[in-house]
This record gives sequence, C-alpha cells and structure tokens, in this order.
Amino acid sequence: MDLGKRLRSRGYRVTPQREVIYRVLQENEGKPLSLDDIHSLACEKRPGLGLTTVYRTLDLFRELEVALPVHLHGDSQYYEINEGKHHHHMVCLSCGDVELLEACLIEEIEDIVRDGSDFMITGHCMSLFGYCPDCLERGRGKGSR
Amino acid sequence: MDLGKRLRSRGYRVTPQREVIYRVLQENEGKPLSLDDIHSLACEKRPGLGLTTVYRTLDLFRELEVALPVHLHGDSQYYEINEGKHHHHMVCLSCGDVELLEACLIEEIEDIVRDGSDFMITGHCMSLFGYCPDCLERGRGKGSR
DNA sequence: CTTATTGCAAACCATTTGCATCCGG
DNA sequence: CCGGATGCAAATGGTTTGCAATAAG
Repeated sequence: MDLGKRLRSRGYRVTPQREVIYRVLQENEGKPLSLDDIHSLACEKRPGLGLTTVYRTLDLFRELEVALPVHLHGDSQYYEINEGKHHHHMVCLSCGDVELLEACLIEEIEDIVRDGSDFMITGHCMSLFGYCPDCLERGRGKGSR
Repeated sequence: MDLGKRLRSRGYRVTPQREVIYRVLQENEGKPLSLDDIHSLACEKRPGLGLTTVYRTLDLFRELEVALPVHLHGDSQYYEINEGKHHHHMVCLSCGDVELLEACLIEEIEDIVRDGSDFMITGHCMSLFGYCPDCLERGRGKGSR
C-alpha cells in the first residue's frame, strides 16, 4: 500500500510532487477535496507546485485507483484517497460540509435490479443532501439556499 | 401541469422557444439529454434556436422544477422532464445507454442515517453503472472501456 | 407600449496541450 | 544519460455575459 511501489510497479516515477499530493489526500481522508483545494494544500508543502501537475497527478491517481473521484452536487470535481473502505457522502446544503456514511444498500439494490432487468451492475454512486446538525441548530435548516 | 400556466403564474413569458424545448423534453421522457442534445433536437423543430437560449431555458425549467438535472458519469450536465415520478438510472459503461430504475431505497437509507447521525436528509441522487443486456450479449461486458 | 426574451459575439474560466527544461532511475 | 515529469504559457471548449433587436402581454 505504499505509493512508491504502486507507481514503480506500473512504470511511473516517484516524484516529490506526487508524494506531496498523496500526503495531502491522506491527511484529508474522508474529506473530498477539489482540485484547487489540493493545489493550495500541496503548495503549502511545496511552493511552486503547478496546478497542471495537480490535474495530471489526479488523473494518474485515479487510473491507479490511488484516489477516487467524488460526485457531489455542483460542477467541480472532488477527489479523496482510496483506502478501500467503500462509503457515501451526506452534503449539507447550507454550509457544504460533508459527512461520511458508511452504510450502503447496494446489495439490496442489486437484488431489485436482478429481478427487474438483465442489466449487470458493476458500480454505483450515491450522495445524500440535507442539513447538518450544526446548521439545523442555527436555524439554517430550511429557507437558506 | 401545462407549461404556459407554470410560466405565467411566475411572471415568465410563454415563447415558442420555451415551448419547443419543453416538447423536446416531453418526447424524450426517461432519456436524459445533454444540453447539446436538447439544442439539436430543438433546432430540428425551430431552426436558428440559439444555444444560449437552451442554457437559459434549462436554468429556468430547473428553477420551476419543470426539468430535473441528472447526474451521470462524466462531465456534462443532463436534463430530463420532471413528471413527478421519482426514479434513478442505470448507465451502460459500454454503449452509454440509460435504463430507468423505478425502485428507490431512500427510506431505508434515511432510517439508517437517522440512527447514526443528526443529519436531516432532504434529497439524494444515485446512479448505477454496469452493462446493458445488449452489450453483455455482444461480449462487450468487461474488457471494453 | 413596456420590458422580458432572444441570438449573436465577446468574455470567462476551468481544463488541456505544446514545449523546453528538469530530474528520477 | 534517457525518457518521463514538471511548469509555464498558449490553446481549447463549454458556459456565461453584454447588448441591440425582437416579440409577448
């Protein structure tokens, strides 16, 4: 599970940029990061690291399944480190906070699909939207946009 | 449930462009369309209809909940008409075909969330990925990208 | 008539590409 | 050394904005 091995075994090189970006993902396990987030955080550790490198490194990490793309509401792409623990996300519509949800009903869903169609399911994505406890408490539960 | 009423009651005007775009969505119920899809189809009915108008009209339709944004794999935004029938999608990774899935386990998921967190769930999205019966038959079930 | 709507062209901006330089192995 | 990786600058392409002309009510 060490980055160097994973890179070398596929013929890729181990560079400080890749290590820094990996570290950023590791240190934010459970918190999906946008490419800009990753860039800023990586720049703190290695000033001058180019945004282009972040884009290219995340394409690579996704290919190697070192990182997983996360689909949240909105346009921008988020990533998080792949620790092999499947989970979903709950996104607060008020503050944008993301909470993890370890439960997953994919097996039940696959059963339903199997009974109703010949589709072969190989993957899925799911996100929940709502309001986090903090925002509910502060009365930002509904009206807010 | 007529478009004219829905528009006028909110102070918007009924234009041929909006009617054409609405008709395109109606005629493709169950098939998520990209903005370009909508534009091409709308242009068949009304040549010269601008792409900008498609963007603006879908923002409006989304606001009025006449259309719903659909999150599939990939980058582009898809839309489908909102007929009030909640459902999800199964996307074929080989041919891109989209099949509807009327089943939804949101209530079960909400139960799980309620037991494990104080998050208040108000919405969700889910998509399944895999291979459609046709592609499986043609042996495009796995290896293909 | 009044003003929302449209369509065009220009502006925007996130992402990608080309390329000279750099550096991992 | 050699070829992959990086960072910059330029190109790209989808989406948005400004604005004059058009048309809904």
